[in-house]
Amino acid sequence: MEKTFQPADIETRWYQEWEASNYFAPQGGEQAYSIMIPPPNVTGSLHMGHGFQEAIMDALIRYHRMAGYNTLWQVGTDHAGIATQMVVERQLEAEGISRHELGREKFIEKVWEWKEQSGGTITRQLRRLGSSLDWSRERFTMDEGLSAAVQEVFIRLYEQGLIYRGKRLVNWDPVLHTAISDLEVISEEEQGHLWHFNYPLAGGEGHLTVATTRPETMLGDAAVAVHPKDERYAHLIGRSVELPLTGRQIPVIADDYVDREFGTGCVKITPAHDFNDYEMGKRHGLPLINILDDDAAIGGEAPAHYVGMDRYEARKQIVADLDALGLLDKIDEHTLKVPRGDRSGVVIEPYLTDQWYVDARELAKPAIAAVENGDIQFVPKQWENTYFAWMRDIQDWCISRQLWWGHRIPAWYDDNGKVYVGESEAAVRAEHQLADEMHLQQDDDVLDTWFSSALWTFSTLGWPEETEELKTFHPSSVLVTGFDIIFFWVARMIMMTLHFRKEVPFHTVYVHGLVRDGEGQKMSKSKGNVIDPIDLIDGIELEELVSKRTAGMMQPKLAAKIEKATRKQFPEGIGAYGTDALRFTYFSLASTGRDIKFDIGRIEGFRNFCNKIWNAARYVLMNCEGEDCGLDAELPVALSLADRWIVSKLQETEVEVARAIAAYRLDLASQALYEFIWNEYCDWYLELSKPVLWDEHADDAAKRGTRRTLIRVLETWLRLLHPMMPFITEEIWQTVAPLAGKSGPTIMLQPYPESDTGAMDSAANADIEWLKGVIVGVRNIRGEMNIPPGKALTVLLKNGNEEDQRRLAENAPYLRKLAKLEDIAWLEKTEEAPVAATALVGELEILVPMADLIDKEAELARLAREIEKLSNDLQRVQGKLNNSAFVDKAPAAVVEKEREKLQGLEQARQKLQEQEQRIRQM
RNA sequence: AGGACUAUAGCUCAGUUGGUUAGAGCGCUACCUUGACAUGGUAGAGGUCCCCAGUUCGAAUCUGGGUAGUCCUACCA
Repeated sequence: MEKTFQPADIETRWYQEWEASNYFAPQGGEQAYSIMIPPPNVTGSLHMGHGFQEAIMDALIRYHRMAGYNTLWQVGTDHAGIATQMVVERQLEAEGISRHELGREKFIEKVWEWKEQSGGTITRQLRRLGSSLDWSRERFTMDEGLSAAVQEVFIRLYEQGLIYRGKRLVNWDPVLHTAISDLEVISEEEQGHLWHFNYPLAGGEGHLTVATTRPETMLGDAAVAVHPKDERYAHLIGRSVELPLTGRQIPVIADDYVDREFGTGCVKITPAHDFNDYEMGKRHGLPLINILDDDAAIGGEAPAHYVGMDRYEARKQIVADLDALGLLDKIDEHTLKVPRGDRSGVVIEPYLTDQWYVDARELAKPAIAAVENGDIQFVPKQWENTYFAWMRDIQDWCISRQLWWGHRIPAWYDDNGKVYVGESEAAVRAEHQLADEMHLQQDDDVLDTWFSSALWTFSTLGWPEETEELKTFHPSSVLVTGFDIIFFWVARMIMMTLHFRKEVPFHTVYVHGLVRDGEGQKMSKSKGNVIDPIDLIDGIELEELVSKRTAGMMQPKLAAKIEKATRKQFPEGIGAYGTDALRFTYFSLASTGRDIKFDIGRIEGFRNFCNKIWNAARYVLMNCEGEDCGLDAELPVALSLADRWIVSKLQETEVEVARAIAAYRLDLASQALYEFIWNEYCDWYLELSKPVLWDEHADDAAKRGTRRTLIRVLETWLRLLHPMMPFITEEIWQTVAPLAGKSGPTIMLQPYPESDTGAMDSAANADIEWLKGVIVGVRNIRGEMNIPPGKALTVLLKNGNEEDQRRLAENAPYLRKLAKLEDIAWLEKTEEAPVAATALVGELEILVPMADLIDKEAELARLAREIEKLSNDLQRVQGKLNNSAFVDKAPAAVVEKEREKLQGLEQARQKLQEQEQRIRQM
């Protein structure tokens, strides 16, 4: 074995082996366990957040696979309509071609080409992370099967009246030329202005002053509204104003939506270009006057003079024109929320268009009930509130997108605009008995990507066919996801699945935190703080990292800033830590928090942990390979105290890990493993094995027992650790397993260790704690007295009870070795104790005679520190016990515990004080 | 505006149903290349558990209020 752990070649070698051997496929088993991967964008790449999520799913999957479940981790990607179309459109633009020149069919071909070419990135990354996905069942939302499911769902919902088409205000992206859902609009505060305009009253006397943040919309005003109880304007209600620049007259109406305090208390109402105004327009029967075109330039019913102007150009012009007419009252600075498309970043326009909608309210009812009655549980439970809040106030879902890339809506129109929905034009004709010569035109639009991913849990398993897979693996066991898509995806999956399957899509939703950078900033390309998980695995040079982060940056200023920050944060680039270390880092961070700050220091620590594991195995193998490891059941085996103790500790760890995983606390599971492996197995057990293995006089049964324990315990915790660190455990297990009498082609299909309460041994635990106490006591004196570690000491024991005597008798060789002692002996009751440094283990006093090695002043100082500590504790405990309320009301056991504590502390202090006296007299 | 979450060592975080000497990793200090490992070992320093009140014999933990930060939802033209 190499002296240090070298992950690089081990990882790819094992992954290929596993995949080629089809170990990731379901292996049978009584109970099914399945997870559907949240499908990443097929043309995207994995970022740290994905890495985190995949690691969690893989740990759960590997754990359950080993635990004997029939396990499926369904893999696949989604087509990400807008994002993918944008990328391909941009590429074409670079060649000077627009998609319209190319035409729909050719364009879609281009997208498929791009998918073929770039789609491998994400699956390659998934493999590098060690994800044990069943690649044989890989799905894509645009596959034939999944497309059929989408069509089926659309048609059935339409027939059930749960999908309808309507002319509504939608969020219109004027650059992408498509409607987007509420969730795809990000509103943020921006600096703007509040313009005050005077609208003259019809009839010529006076005016009203309205305030607006969007002057250009005045061209589409249909009314001016005031509050019904606003005395300032009460007399104007029912009259009309002259709408400047348009030659139209519009009424003054009363509506209690109006806030009297804001602006002038008069609001211009533009029903075709504002969601609130639209509602008010409906209440008052106002006309919808559209004044924009698809590019958000002035168009529609706007005065010809302005038609064709960009909306912001028009804004300037209109303000200038109103000013020229003397109708501009004033302009105030104003902060307002500006809605922008999350993909394009441009300001979204409320815009009147024909769209398809899902009646979400109807579908939401059973979806709410499923969480209320516990059929679906969120972990942490907190998130159920978020889910309810949104679901109980859900809006109809606009599912049509004016894109080319996606599932085309299965609807046809005749020349009169009558709509027919069906699986094909032929089917529609047949069903409605339409004449052949009748012209039908398919709807141009495609469906929102989330419409297809809402079907993900069952469409991937073959629905609408009733497949074996559906029967076996649906509902899935758990959905692992971030809280940012509870609305986008989780809620919609629950609605669709309940509606079509009459069962939940998953029993549990495990909501994890979002990975952020070291400063707590969200990782994003434009901030230039993204880390590719692969770069943490393989490492990356600073220069490459800089160019990777600044590639494709449009703004040189931003690129320079990112470069500077990167050079500062990673002056040496990023080291190669390997997949296992990265995964373990993820697990250690997977607590219940919402933000996960990724600190590079953590991964380094876990890389070291990998190395520790590697070297522990190296030690075990060096001492066991070619030796008698107790495989022959005929030969006598003697187990030492240490052997019994480590086996007992192992059981405890198994319990802890199982409990933590059941509660989705992978941070606690990883910590339990880390502690056991490093602090118990390596720090103590390996050291305790040395006195036995290296003792030429030790008998064979003892050596056999120790070797057998060394190898068995190692083999067991390798399996215990495997779901978290798949590669290093497999690599080591291959060599270790035969020595432990185990065989099998891979660790990943071995049974997961289960604790055996019979192997728990509290007596061994207590003895080892005693042993540790004595050793630590001596080491403490050594450390604080600056006695060289190489110097062997003579130690005397005083005041021990029978238990102490037994323990010493049984464990003297351990003590000699681990505390580096020349000799250890009891001080007879009658014997005068030499002047010595002292440590206490219960009542037992450990004396390290000072002779010439110990500095008097240093020991006095050390004792003074110890005594002070004890005194502080004594004071606290005494205070408690002097409080009659405590003694009377606290449970007897608690009081008794405090009494014992007090006694122990007093005794200890007294002994140290005596010791102090003696040394002072030297 | 409403709601949620967070606040514990220099940093990143655990702390289960109130009873601990409040823990871990990283970092820091001192010593040590001893035959698994310097990606290591041994020892050590380091905390007003955000603040204020309350409940309780007892609060990091429960309740109320405040402060700071993060986020979500809705939105005033």
